[in-house]
Amino acid sequence: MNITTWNVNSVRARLERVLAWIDAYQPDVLGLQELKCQDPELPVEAFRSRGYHVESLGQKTYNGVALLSKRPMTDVVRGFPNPDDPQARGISAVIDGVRVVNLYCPNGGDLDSDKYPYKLGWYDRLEMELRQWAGQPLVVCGDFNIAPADGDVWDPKRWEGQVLCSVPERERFQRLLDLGLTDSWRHFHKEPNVFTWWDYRGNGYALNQGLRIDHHLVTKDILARATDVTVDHEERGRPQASDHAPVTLHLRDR
DNA sequence: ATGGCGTCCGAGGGACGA
Repeated sequence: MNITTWNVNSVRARLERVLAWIDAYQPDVLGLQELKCQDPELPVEAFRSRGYHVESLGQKTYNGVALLSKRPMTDVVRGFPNPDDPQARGISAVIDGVRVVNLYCPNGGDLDSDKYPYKLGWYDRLEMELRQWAGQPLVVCGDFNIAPADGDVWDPKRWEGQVLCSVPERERFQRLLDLGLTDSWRHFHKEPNVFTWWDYRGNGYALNQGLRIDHHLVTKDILARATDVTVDHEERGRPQASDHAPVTLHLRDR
């Protein structure tokens, strides 16, 4: 079972690219973030005709997440980790015995904005809510909006203390690992400077000025089934690309 | 560098992203 996470930065603006990528790579599970549309505007038929079940939590203009799965989804949770949050940032389902959580974690704005404490509080709630599933096969994937370490940042000095790299954010990320989860990409790859996001501005992709902020955190039983995690950085270089690349966790069947 | 680029909303520029 292959599980891909991809912040598409508007599913409607990106639909041609998303469908082409699905047709080429056939992920078993695809977690999408930043849909930027409400559920009725989601192009579900295009996904269903390709063999996917679709569960979504849409929102107008901002945020919005969806899970696409070739296998049936059960125990769907919409609105995670804060069920009352007006911002649509989390959806989860059980797929073939694996609890899959798909997240669009808050950006955090600037450190002195009210978006920053919102992000930290959101992570505190996430940690609390994930505890209920940490003892069973669990994959937490998505756009975390945190670069866990300096090796995940193209210019650590320039980014030091900035949002996505600040110490309180990295502490929140570590607390998720402390639940018994593993940063699966880092488990397989020790090299620095592999990124999943590159700024549209300043020719960021061509200069490989990026951050690794899209992750799969997994429990030990999932890690034992994992064979690799891959970043399709070429997708980022295609015309009308999202600023995030798709990232895929590859699992053996049980 | 309160910028660069891209998307949305809605009809002009502001909000937001990371």
